[in-house]
Amino acid sequence: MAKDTKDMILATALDMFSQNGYAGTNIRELTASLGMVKSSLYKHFESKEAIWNTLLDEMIAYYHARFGSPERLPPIPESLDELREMTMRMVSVTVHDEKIVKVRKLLTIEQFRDERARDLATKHFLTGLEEMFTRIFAGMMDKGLLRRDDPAMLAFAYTAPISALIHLCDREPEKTDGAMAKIEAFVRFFIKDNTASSVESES
Amino acid sequence: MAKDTKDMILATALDMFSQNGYAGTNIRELTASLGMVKSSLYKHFESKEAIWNTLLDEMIAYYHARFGSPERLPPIPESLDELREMTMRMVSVTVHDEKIVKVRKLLTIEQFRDERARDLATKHFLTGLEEMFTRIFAGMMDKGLLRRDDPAMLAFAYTAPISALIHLCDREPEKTDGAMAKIEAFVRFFIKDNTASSVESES
DNA sequence: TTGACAAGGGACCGTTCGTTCTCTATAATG
DNA sequence: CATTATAGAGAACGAACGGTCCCTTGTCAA
Repeated sequence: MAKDTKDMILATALDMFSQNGYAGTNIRELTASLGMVKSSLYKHFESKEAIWNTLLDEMIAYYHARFGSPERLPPIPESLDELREMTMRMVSVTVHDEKIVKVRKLLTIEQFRDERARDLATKHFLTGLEEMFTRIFAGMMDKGLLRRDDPAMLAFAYTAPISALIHLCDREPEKTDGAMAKIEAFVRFFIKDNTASSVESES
Repeated sequence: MAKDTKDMILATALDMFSQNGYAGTNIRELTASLGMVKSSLYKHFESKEAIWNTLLDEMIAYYHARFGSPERLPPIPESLDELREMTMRMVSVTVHDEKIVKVRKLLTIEQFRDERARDLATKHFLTGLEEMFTRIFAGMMDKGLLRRDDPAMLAFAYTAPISALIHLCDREPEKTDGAMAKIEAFVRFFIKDNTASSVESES
């Protein structure tokens, strides 16, 4: 019982914080949308800030559980088609999963105000994807699927444009289909220029 | 006199809004940091929201004056070195100019709450740079400086990673030097793979 | 010198904020 | 059955919010 209510409060808080920010959200609205009265909330959290901190704790814990350990990495693709399919699958999940979208929006909004949000934002938006694809690309180079080059730079050049379009989807959801198509086009463009067979200009 | 005060109010509002957001900023603090009392502010603006709208108007007007017309475009570089130098100059300005940084942070924070901020954010962070470099790259292809390819896709692949690092500078200013170095490395990486001389895999 | 007006100061207004208090209903525990 | 802990309801709190009112000051034109 208590756990359910607490989780529902957190879910609603994530919803409202990600739309209007921490300062722009008030306890009355939050509890009202759960059908309770504001005083009841304080049976579960000692303050508004405690809700925020718990939410951040969960987001950080989730991130580390999901992306923190190397063994949680997806398998190295066996072909360039597989790389494209895996990429599109990952993007589709991250763009369509409501909770993940809200987490990104929340980090975007609060990154300048809260240090922990700031750090998590950099991981979410930049270094996390980069490190992941650095390992993937290094593995694909070993297999001869990609031309030899700095895998970290290649991963950065690959993930940053995709990340930019994911942000576009968060900002303008009606453009999601167009953005997904553009991501796929970009992936094909990227693969075309980095296949191992097109190695001619190497020293 | 009146104009000065109004401008100072707007400057302070930009400063506070970009740090704590619209909802997280209050009139008392804003006016106090200008050494005036809050009631005086209402001689210049009729409400807090009017300040916000004026700020947005100015940002939109500035953007269109600066990037809206094609003739305001920088000249097409005559060499790849020139492209790199021009890029680094542009990035350096955009990252070190305090006002521009604040505008970006403000758009980042408020993009989900205000439709006009949302639209301007997409232009600032994505389509603006993309269109600009589409024209530049098309011109460079005509001059034989870049290998023939879809200039829009190339521009997207070029500007999105740079934009991602600019956002990193906004979020973690202490990483600015590292980010600038990474941008330069990326530009060199990008140029290396897209020079006209390395055209071998074309059909 | 006077009148008009823009601009700032200070007290104050009603509202909303996060939070606390007290009370009741419920359900599990001995 | 009595007891105790839990969760919600409802009223109320002080503080902070955006905004208004009225008064004073400085400036410029007639």
